[in-house]
Amino acid sequence: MRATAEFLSQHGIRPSIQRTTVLHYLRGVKTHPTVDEIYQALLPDNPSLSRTTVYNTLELLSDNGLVMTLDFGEGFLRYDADCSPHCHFICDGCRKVFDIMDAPPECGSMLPRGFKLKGVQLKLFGTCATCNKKA
Amino acid sequence: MRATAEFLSQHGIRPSIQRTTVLHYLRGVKTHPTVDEIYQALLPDNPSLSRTTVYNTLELLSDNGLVMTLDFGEGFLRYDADCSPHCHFICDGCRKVFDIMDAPPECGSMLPRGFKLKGVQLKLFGTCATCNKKA
DNA sequence: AAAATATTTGTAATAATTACAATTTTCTTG
DNA sequence: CAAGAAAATTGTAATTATTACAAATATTTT
Repeated sequence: MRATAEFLSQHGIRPSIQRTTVLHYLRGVKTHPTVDEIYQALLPDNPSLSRTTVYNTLELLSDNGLVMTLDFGEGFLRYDADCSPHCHFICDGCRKVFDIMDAPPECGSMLPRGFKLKGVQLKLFGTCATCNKKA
Repeated sequence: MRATAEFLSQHGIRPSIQRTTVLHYLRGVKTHPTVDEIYQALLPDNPSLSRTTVYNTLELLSDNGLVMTLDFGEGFLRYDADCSPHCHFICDGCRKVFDIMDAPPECGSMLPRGFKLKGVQLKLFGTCATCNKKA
């Protein structure tokens, strides 16, 4: 918590309890939770926490590049505290999201003249080992 | 239209007027239209067309691999009749989607043992030449 | 032609997200 | 330290793409 608060300060974000709590939770979890999962997980120890604050905080963190927003077309967003360049695999069966630590490819050369590249997202779709065994 | 109807038949989909119209429109357009854009474009010549039919048709075509569903996290989906392996670039500024005809990379080797890869999506984010000139 | 099946239509429901105003907390400054 | 200003949080209401569903229409089969 202390480390997370300092991290926020270093990035020019006032480390309120709510912001620190949200980011600390996200950093400590290997899944890629949804807004609601984050909210539900924190609620017991933070009964006054508002869902809107979770939304606001995640937007703020995302805008400042401290958090990655992941969209797998599920109808809701997921969040990842690991902002290093890496890819994601989502399983058709169990819907779990796995980190693939390879960096996404360099794509600058694909672009037409005059285009400027800001980000690359490589998403892999398929079935994970566990789900493959079941079938 | 005739060609599109036959194409549907060949893929085991009954070529109703609505389905043929939707796919024919999508094939003739270089943009990557949203459901609503498709619906609005077809409405004048098909006044009885229902938005639900457009949704149903696009889902059917997508499930059968005749159409690609694109999600850029805009809050709505876009569709692409070109199912060949290629990538997409979306401009931060004008929100236009550009086809990048390079094939997405082979990613099988990235996956842990036992995982099965079904699809790869490479999305590029940035600003297009026109928007860069304005700034 | 009648019955069975498939498709389309329109309305109502769903659910994630956003807008916004009021309250509370934190910071600034006299 | 106290008062005022600024920022953050909260809760409710609105928004909006999508889905569910039942009734109506069209198509195919017998």
